[in-house]
Amino acid sequence: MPSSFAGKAAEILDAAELRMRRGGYDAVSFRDLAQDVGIKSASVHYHFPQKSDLGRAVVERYVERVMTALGPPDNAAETPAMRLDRLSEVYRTAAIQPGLICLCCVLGAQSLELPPPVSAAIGRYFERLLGWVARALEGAPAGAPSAAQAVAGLQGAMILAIATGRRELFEETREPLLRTLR
Amino acid sequence: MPSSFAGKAAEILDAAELRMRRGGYDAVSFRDLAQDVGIKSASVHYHFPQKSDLGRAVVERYVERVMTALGPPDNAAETPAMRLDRLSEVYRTAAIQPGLICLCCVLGAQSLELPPPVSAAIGRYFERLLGWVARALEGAPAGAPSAAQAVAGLQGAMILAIATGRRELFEETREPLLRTLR
DNA sequence: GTCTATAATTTGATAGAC
DNA sequence: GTCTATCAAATTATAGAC
Repeated sequence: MPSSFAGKAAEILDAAELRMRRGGYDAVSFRDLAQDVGIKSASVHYHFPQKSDLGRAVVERYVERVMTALGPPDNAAETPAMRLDRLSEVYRTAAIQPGLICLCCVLGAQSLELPPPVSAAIGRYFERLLGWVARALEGAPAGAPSAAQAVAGLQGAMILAIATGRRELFEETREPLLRTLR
Repeated sequence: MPSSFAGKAAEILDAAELRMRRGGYDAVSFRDLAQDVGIKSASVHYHFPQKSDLGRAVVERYVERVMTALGPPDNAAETPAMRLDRLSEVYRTAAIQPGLICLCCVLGAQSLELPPPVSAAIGRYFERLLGWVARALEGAPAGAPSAAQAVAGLQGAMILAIATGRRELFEETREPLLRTLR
């Protein structure tokens, strides 16, 4: 297992992810996290010595969760439309919960000033996601979106929905994207 | 004039915008700004008493600049394709400069934890932008993207480009978006 | 408008006891 | 693993002199 956390460490990651997905990297402090999970801030440092260790762990765990939810991109029993539908579903559950956005959307936007270990993890996430979508779209009809187009559309849709407070905007973007595949 | 700043105030806004467009709202401190423009941090507070005043002013000035660059959405001498091209051009100049992303993309992503005056300004920006694009696309062919789709695609494309360090990804998203209009 | 001085709080991080 | 205690630095913000 590449990165499996349990017990308090996992609780800390949960709390950190929640806060980061609302306000970005700087919205997380050791003190807040400590209070969230019922220990002292020094104990949080025991699990994650540096903040960048924490940030990287949050991202990597998130990536694994998303990739697991996506499943294989080349299941012969599925059409490209079905695969892209699953992708948008993953993002919908991230965006539709009032007050939550995709972790890598927030962190990706501010990745220029993130500690290198964290921004590198974000970069790997997007490359992996683009790879999955590219495979998922193999054999798609002519008018189909590119992998970059599909990912960008969904990421941007989340920002729109969050920033305007209008969740319908996510649907308004997601739906036409899927329609081009049918 | 709704919001015109000159002299040191404008310099402060320049410096703040640059920093925010790299790392978000928390990447800006009064001290750094003071050093950027060659005064002391207390003097920055003279121009912008609270940080939220500064944040809001940065956003509102940015919005005016973008809307001016976009021009009228209903110039009869233009086709929808030409208008959307101008929109994407505005974003390209924001994304292509190495290490700069659209201000409202970064702030929009973290708007859930922004001071209300700032997040409200961000919300107004997107509503205004969506309005512009909706008008710009009036009379567009059947396969054309919706306003939300166009804006989301460009916002997401910037995140992809920044987070992966691969600027081509912006082009790979922008190009097919425009092609649907020809 | 800009300065010095300073306050109050928060933050990431460490040392060492239990 | 968790605690107490503590640190140095940074942050937003204010008071008052020039």
